[in-house]
Amino acid sequence: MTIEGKFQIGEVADAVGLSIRTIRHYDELGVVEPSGRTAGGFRLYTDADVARLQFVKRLKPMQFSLEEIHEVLHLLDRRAEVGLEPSDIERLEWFVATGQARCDVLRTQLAESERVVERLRSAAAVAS
Amino acid sequence: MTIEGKFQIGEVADAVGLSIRTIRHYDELGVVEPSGRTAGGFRLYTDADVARLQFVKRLKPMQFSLEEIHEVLHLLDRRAEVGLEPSDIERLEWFVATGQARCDVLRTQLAESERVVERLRSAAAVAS
DNA sequence: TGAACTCTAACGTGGCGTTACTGTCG
DNA sequence: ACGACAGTAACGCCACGTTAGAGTTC
Repeated sequence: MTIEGKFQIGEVADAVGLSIRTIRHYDELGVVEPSGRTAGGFRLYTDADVARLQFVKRLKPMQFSLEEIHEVLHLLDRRAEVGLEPSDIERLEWFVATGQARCDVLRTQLAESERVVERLRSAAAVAS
Repeated sequence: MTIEGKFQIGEVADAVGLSIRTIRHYDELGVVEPSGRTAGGFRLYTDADVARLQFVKRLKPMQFSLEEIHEVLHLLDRRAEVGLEPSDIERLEWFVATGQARCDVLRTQLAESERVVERLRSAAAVAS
């Protein structure tokens, strides 16, 4: 890190496991913007920014679009700042329900994938 | 079904759970081609074709590209027809190893997704 | 005959990967 | 000062979604 708990994009990419391009893309869309920049224009990320990126990374496997993920982050921010209105809570509950459904899909896909791998394994084994 | 065990694309789409567009796309790429056509040009799929489509659908969650999936189908076909050469077996083993790794990723993603859903659930609950 | 289904062709989209070239940091 | 790292801009790519308009099937 360069200055007082600020990380530049390469370190963040290694830490979180996202490509530099991806992190820049999230900035362009406003999903996760760096808290600051150096005088020369280098992006500077705080620990909180890194946590946001990690959160985005974990929402991706559930098939949420970046726009939806952006919305979730907004909702959580607003909850901490001014509190949630009924419509916000409804929206959050939609995310919970949808997320649950996507987890079920993931479970099914995992089970099927394991069976497919077994099938491929036996195809490779019997033939040798 | 129209004629003797031949299905047209809409029925296949419903049965397999893929969109008509997706099935046509697989045809365009040569990944799964229909066994026949009507005189007017309608695609006709056999049970074997449907099974191939189902197989493709199950390989997708493992992040294989359509080109790679195409290759797997070719390998399994060749195994049944003329048998596999050593290089084919090596390639199949790569698919097995990679598939295994992708299963591990899926397992991790599932666990993380469940934790994320819990976090969202409590955010929606405490606020209400 | 007509309603439902299918066809091809072609452009649009999301989420980045990949140059290409310039500028910044330690 | 120099090598590693970062910046923007813009085009490329995959796997389809989405019209649009014409033809086919039962």
